[in-house]
Amino acid sequence: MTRGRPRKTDIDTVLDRAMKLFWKNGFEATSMNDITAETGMAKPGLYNCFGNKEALYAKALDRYINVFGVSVAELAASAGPLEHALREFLLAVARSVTDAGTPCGCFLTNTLVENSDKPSEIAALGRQLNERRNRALSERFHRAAAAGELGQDADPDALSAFFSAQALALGALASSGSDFPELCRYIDTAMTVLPPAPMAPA
Amino acid sequence: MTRGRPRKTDIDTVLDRAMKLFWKNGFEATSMNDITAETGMAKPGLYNCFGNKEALYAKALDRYINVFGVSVAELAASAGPLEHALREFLLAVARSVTDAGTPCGCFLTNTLVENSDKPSEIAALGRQLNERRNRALSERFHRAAAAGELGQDADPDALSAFFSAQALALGALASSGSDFPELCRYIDTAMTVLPPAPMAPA
DNA sequence: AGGTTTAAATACCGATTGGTACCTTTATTC
DNA sequence: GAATAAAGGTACCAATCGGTATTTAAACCT
Repeated sequence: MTRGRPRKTDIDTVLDRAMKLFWKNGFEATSMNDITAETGMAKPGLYNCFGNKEALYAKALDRYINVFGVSVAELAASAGPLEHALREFLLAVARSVTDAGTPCGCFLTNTLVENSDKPSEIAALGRQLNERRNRALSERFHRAAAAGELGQDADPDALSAFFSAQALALGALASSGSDFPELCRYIDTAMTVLPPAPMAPA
Repeated sequence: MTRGRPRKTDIDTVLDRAMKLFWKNGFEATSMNDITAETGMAKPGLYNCFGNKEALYAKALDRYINVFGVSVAELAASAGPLEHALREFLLAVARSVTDAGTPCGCFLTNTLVENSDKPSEIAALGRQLNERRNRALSERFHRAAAAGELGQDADPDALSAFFSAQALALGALASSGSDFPELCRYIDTAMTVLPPAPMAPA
């Protein structure tokens, strides 16, 4: 089947290692030579596989969201009570941003911050992925509201925007040095924003 | 008084312009040539005035906090009701991170995120400045608790940590593209974490 | 075995990086 | 006016940057 010389390293493995470098050091502070040293794939191979540095970063970010990131689709589709699903989601983010096996912080948050004022395609991709999360949470909150799980006066849009932003907050907090227990306490406090589910109608 | 040739540009003016470049583009993506072009001070002058690139960044960050940043000392010393002071503080941060005259986002948040995994002195300075804010808010919340402004079951440490983190959250949100009205709605939601002040004892 | 296809590896490109040596210019002080 | 002090400006340094041309090595197909 596969013609030609076989790859020395699986392409997703290369991508994972490059991802961790970008995640840890950012786009500008990571050189293609660094990536070569970390992955074992020489520069011509990198350019042949991924295009250029920007395209490699974009593919790493996409893989981060779809493979390593906390599944936002899972949250959107969750069936149980909103409070439980939401807490599990935030705890999963907290676990991810303080995981000892990966760089601290959130790769998406890092991307948004590093590229906030630049018109790069990377910035556009970051915004798009962030917006996807916003929509997923919004859908989930509207579903909860329709099911009467929120109080009458609760605003699903405001609540979903707040909790979506908590993912960014957790990333920034981890980058500032907070450890997992601190993030758990933070989540406990943030969860008080959610109004208590009303009793079943009498 | 001052011997020698007078400066072409005031040293604080140079620092302000360098600060905005670092704020907008980060440490790595800002070159000393960029700073020369923006400030009019040639490289030998920059190195003579500020040391090296890291030292220049550190001085720019320090100036950001003490001159441009929202006064955290003011919040700590504020006399009125906690809720009002807190809301004004967060609104001031929201205004700063979306101000059209300066780069979007928060320079301190950017610094923490860019240097999170590096053992640089810049990272240490960022942590220290962030910790200073944490302490200021903690003092203010403990004062409010002692004054009976919070409920009996309220946890001043958890609350102050949460609201201090909102400054990071606002910076990250602005970097993700949120505008001032969005941040105001976000603040409205976050403020619901604060328990209502109890009535005067009966 | 020979040709074809694909990846690895080396070596290189011009441009830019942080940083500096050196000289000139503009001021004050004697 | 001469000496001195400090800043401006040019030109330069080795190292590294993103990116590429070219050759060599390793597999499959006929």
